[in-house]
Amino acid sequence: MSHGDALRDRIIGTYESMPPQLQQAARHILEHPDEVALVSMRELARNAGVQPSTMTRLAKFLGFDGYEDIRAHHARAIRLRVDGFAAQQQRSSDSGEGLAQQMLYSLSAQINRLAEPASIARLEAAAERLAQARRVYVLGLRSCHLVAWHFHYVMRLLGERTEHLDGLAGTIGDGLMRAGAEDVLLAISISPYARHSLELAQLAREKNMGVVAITDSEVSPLIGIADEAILCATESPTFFHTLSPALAVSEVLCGLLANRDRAAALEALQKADQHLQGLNTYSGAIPKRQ
Amino acid sequence: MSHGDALRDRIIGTYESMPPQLQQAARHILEHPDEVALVSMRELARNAGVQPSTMTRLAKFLGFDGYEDIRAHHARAIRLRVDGFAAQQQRSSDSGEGLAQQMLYSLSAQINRLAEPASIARLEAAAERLAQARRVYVLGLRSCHLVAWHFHYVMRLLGERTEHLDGLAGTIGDGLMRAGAEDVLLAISISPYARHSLELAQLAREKNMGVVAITDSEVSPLIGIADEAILCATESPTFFHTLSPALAVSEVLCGLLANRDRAAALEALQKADQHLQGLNTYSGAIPKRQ
DNA sequence: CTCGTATTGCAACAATTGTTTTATAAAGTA
DNA sequence: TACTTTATAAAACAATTGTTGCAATACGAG
Repeated sequence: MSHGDALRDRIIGTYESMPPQLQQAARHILEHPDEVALVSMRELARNAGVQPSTMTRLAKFLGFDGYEDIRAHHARAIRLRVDGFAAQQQRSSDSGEGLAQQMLYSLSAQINRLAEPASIARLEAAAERLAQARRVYVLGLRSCHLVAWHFHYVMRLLGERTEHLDGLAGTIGDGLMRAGAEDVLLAISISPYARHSLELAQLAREKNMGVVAITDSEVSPLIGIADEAILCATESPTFFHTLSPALAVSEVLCGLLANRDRAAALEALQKADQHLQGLNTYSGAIPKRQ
Repeated sequence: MSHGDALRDRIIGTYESMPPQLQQAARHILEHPDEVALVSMRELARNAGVQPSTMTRLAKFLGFDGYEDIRAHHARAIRLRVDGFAAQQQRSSDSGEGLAQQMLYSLSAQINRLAEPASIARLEAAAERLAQARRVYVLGLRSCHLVAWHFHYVMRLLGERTEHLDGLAGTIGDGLMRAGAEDVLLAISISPYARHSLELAQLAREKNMGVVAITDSEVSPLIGIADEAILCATESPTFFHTLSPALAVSEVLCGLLANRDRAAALEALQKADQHLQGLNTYSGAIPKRQ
């Protein structure tokens, strides 16, 4: 029960009742579990000092259809170790899980991966760069609009430093008219990259503005332009890309920025609250209809 | 980059000068480094959406003899990671983790919790209700705007059944003018609940429309109104609420809806793709400025 | 437009894969 | 001892692998 590894336990449990050659093969697998997924069966057999057929026989002895099941098991172990955290979840009935479950597990893992040190460092560097800017122009087109909107909405609650290039009525980029070297463009774009986004980012660069990017790959066109870039996963078991990790990035950036001066943030939020309350914006229950 | 990964840097460095197919292959390898050693080249190519020969060509482009060199490199990376496991052990325990890490761990857990059976059941019920509607009106104000926008954006790629009540220029609710009992309102609202959202939901109810809600609590005012409701966490270690779980819910709903008729979805997406391509919407690299 | 080049998809290729079969050897039983 | 059962090795097998050559296509320079 030490590893929660069913196959491993099965091998150990039945080891005594195996013929000598199977024992030798089984022992080798126990002692080099990672090799199983990394080399061919024939090579593994050679390293174990047994015949290739012995590996197949071992698989059948353990109740599998063939060697492929053993390899798949060890490959999965490696992949899980990469996620590190996915081990927390009992992915019990494997392929039996529905699409919804699959999507949510995947999302959870993708966001968890954003917490890796390398990623955290990038987040903090980006926050630093944004904090220093006089103004922050936020750009996110098409699917990325929601991320840009979120960032702008939250930062507006904190102050006036942010401007959203939403491109309403074809005004995209008008906001950059008075932008300069002291300002920063926060550009959000994932594959397929909206041409306008790239053009505007390039324009910002030419104006000597700072550029911070939220994008999806080390080879995204934004990487070459940006001073700081944050990478987020976008893959999904559906037809679409996922934007949840990108939104999480935006939320973290907002959190980090607000955290730099907690007192000021708190005050700004109270002011915003007061304002909205004056407008009777919120309600705790279904209002009576007039 | 501090990865100390020569091959990775090589790919990134030469990426720009690769032909499109090679880029696609290279990109897939960058984003799924572990898969390289765990699956066959043909399968990797399939997952990357390229021909098998492209992988060989990529290897030669990078100066190797063949694909085997690429695989060997990634296999070595995995083996190293297994050994150097102890060195990486620095996680958790130290409660000194920064705000960013805290936020991301929390988010990951919140989304993971959405995958619980009770939650999944609600998601599927909601998707079912939405699928049956003649039209779906999407409503999300203030912070929830991004979720509504996402749902509408994605569903619009699939068809014309969705309408977004964005309230631009004070037109909130105008869209419901011709809505009736065969239609459904998808209302997204979290505490503090926007008064307008609740009013509109109530109006929809009075018009005998169906109501599906994405909200944050069993005691949300929307619960009494909605036929189906999905609950998502919103707590965050920051000053703000988080919307990532709500966005995840929207993504799952879109995924489930698209999944009901995969063929139709695929066709619709291809049509959308074609349309956007005709408009030259996307670009793979920084366009030359005129 | 036309040509020359570069890129791509396709199909054939030998090599290698995991498996199965067959024959031999060993071990156990009466 | 002879005979059955079990375990192993070797060889044959179809399937799949990574690679290559070639024809079709897209692309850019003139």
